[in-house]
Amino acid sequence: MKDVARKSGLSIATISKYINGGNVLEENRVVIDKAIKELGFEVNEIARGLKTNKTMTIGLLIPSLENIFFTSIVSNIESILIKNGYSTIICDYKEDKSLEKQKLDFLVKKMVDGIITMPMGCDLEVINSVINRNIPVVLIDRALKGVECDTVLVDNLNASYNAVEQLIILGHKRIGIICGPEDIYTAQERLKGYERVHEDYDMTIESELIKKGDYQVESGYRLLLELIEMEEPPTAVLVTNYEMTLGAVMAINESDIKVPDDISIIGFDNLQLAKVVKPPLSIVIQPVKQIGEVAANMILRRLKGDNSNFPSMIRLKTELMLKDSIKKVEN
Amino acid sequence: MKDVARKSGLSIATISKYINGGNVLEENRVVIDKAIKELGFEVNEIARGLKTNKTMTIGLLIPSLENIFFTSIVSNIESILIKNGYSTIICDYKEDKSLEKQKLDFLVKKMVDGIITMPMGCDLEVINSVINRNIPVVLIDRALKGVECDTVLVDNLNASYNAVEQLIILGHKRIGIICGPEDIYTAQERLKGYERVHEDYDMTIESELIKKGDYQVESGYRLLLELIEMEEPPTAVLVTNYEMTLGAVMAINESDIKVPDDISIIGFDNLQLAKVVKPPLSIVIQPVKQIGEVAANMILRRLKGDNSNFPSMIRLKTELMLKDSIKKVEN
DNA sequence: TTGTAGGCGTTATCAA
DNA sequence: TTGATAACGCCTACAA
Repeated sequence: MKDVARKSGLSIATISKYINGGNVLEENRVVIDKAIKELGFEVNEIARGLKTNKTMTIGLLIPSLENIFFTSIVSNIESILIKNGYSTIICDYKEDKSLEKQKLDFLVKKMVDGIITMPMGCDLEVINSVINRNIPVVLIDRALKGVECDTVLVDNLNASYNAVEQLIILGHKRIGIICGPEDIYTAQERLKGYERVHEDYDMTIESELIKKGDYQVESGYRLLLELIEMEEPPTAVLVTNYEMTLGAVMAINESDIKVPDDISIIGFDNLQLAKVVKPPLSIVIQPVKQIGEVAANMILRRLKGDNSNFPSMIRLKTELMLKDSIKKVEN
Repeated sequence: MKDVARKSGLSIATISKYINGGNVLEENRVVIDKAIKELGFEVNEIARGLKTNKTMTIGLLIPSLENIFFTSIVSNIESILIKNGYSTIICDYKEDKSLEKQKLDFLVKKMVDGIITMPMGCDLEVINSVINRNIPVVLIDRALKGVECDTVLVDNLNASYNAVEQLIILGHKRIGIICGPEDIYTAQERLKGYERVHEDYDMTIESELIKKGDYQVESGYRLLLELIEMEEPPTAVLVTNYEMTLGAVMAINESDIKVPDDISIIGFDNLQLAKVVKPPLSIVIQPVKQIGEVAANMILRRLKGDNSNFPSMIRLKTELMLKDSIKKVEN
């Protein structure tokens, strides 16, 4: 900038002002533009950050970088933020609570202007300490009780409710579910949906039809086998995330069981998977793109100082795509 | 820091020196430590960066955040770098060459201390301009001719060579391959391995057995179907990345074809997938973890000013895991 | 060992 | 509209 000032015969202050959208005489504008171009000048964001106390950087924290559902969301968020001049520091905490805390501290230390995170749980203190520093935080996918901040969720409860309801409508009486870990928010909600629809239709829940997995491929595989090997196996199953759906499909493929004749199945998340499987898989589709959009725009709003209806909790609807993997039950 | 100075009755310079490992009197050390602790002082990396011209940030650029192979590598790199005090700015370019250039510029503008990238190709200029600014660059997964910089590769050629060789040893004469896009470095190499082993074993290559996919699930699915629907189908197939392997497995599952009786198959990349499939899938395993480690350590070395054997090209070996998905051909 | 002073590249205030 | 000047928080000669 000093060079630009010298070359254009103006002061540093004037250059700075012009760069930040201030007015200069038309003739000066021309000179400055010329100098900037010839010198290839670009503002030093570091120095600017020192002065403005803004880094134009948003921290993104997810449970794992090795899960496509998470990284897809991150990808969308990043696209939007970068268009608005923000860069991102993306971290994962490898599904480890203590690492989650560390990474959060790390982001704070990096002076990020805001944080979007998928929390694993419990540690309200850490998140609250971030919020108390006046750093805008947006929670996605998982809510946290006892924390006052904006949250973008998927309506997990109704997602599984609707899926199971469809099965019920088709006449299924014994419906299995492969759940995620009990301490994960989304897993709790999805199970709740399963339970509630049973209540609403006045059906008793057989606890042996509820299988608790860990959101990983193997558990989907193993638990689906467990279900079909039961004395009285379910006639339909809901698998509640992508990885486990993948495992479940594999399990079915290698058994003698036919979908949907022997068992109806509804999976989760991955449209691509659903298309490649035969028969095409019915799935619950989460609005991955929308989650990212809403979260990114939310934090952009807060960053601009717009604190209207804070804290806001947005619940996005899932879509239920029904294909040939489910079928009416024959009596 | 000013506060720490005041509280401890010493000068800012002394505090700074102490923080950066300088010597102070034992009694002062105690006072300073106490002040730091009580004030919860942490150095402002931004301000420090302004002075030192270092941001302690490494840029990571990958083709897509929605591909688990890429993000796994990134995850490993990030773990190592963060342990060494570096943070990362992770970007993807959504497999788009013009975006790749933009993101690279973006990282430079963010004053990253170094860049690790998986280049898509062609644009030597951009990368060279980065290198010319004396920013250490490490290329991973894909090499770039005409660029002088450290590169961490997988020995793709021998990966497919060895896989196909095993099939040949088992007596297969007609071996199909499902390749990736022609303009992707790894795809070229993997095809070369296929071709070379044919030459070495004096086998002619039937061009109709070479299917060009796009590294996406659908193409694996479609092309495998094409292969088995040929008049004279291959007795074995090599599928050259994870996504396409997934597709291929799905295709096989829904056809009447039995593995390995009707066709032998070797896939790529995903150990988990291989385990879940029945019969267990033979696969080429890329050293995902190692790639990240080597790349991270490489750039850390350069960052320390160690320029020994620059530019170095490291080629990591893949592992061939043979399972029941391949079988001796019966004559 | 400690402190003074200048500077890193910006922005912001206040006169001119 | 422009410019001199101080300040952001830190580092680094150099002097004490």
